[in-house]
Amino acid sequence: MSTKPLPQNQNETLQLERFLPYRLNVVGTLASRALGRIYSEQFGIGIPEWRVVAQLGEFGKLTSRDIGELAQMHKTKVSRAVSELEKRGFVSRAENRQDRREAFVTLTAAGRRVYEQIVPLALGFEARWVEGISPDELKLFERVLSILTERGRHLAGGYRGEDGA
Amino acid sequence: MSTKPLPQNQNETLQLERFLPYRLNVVGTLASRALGRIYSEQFGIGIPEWRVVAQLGEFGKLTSRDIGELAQMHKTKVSRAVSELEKRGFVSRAENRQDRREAFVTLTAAGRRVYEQIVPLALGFEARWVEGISPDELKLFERVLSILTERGRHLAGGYRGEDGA
DNA sequence: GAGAATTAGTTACAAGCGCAACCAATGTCA
DNA sequence: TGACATTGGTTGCGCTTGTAACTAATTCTC
Repeated sequence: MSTKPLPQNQNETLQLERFLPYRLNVVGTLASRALGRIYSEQFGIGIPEWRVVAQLGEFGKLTSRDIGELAQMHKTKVSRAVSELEKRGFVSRAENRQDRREAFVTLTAAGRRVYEQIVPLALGFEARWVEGISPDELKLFERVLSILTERGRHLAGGYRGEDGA
Repeated sequence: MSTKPLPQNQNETLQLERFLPYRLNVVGTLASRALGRIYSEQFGIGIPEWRVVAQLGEFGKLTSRDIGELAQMHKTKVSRAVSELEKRGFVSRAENRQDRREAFVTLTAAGRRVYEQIVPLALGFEARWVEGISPDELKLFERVLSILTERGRHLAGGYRGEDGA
């Protein structure tokens, strides 16, 4: 947007612990770590695999491309996660007859069982995490978070793929 | 307000794009990526190196242990970042005569020059990022962020490198 | 003072990551 | 139709990361 009169940060000092990008990165890493531990301990899967399962649980049938878009994952990460899940019998692929480049991925029965076990864990974790924060505050927080995410996507320029929770 | 009746997630479904850990991780990664690009393009250093420089610029003289604690970095990451910075002539180490296990790290003149160039860039980036968000909202956002970070540190439980416990 | 335990910091190693290159199928357009 | 561009997806490669093991110095305990 504006490239000229930058909002003039009052003083020219920087304290890392108050620097927003830093703080967001720290909290994001914490989230990812805590959840990752749960998933791997209880189900032997990692965050990328969880994200794939979550999207399939929510949407039912998706191509890898869709998964990447929805879950903000790089296509190579999706590819590897799907392969891993397939190896473990949690998803299966079916070639799309209309476009044989892509394949639909779906949860198997075992995969759905995992999904149904993870969801309450994940929701419980989230609930415990925000416990004590008032709904209003939380709502505002999430609104600002959306803005920052959108703006960040813009500032960071084009690419896909995160690491994460 | 409500501290006992857990926010009761209405239904037992989970939408990843509304799942807080996921969202925090995505935004944190975006931040990191965008900034990392700036640092690497303009100064040829990465995020870990930047964090070290930032702490030294702020505090002047620190051991690697301190840096790790302050900047939330694993000690191996600190070790490698400091080595890299030393190799490039941005920091120097001086053994502590009182305790010869540790060494004090400081910015060299060149390092300080880099620091003084980066700070305004970083602050400008941050300012552009939060542009348009009202100070009140931002303040609340940061307050909640602090709570989440603290809680996250707790939930994620024992991992970080240093002293802790 | 002699171990044993602890701490600062480095290094070997394996896992995870994104980029780039690639393959195969589809779309475009003359 | 036929050449070229685009798209879904996989794989090779180098880089970064955290875990664990290690060295060296210091502290603790008897």
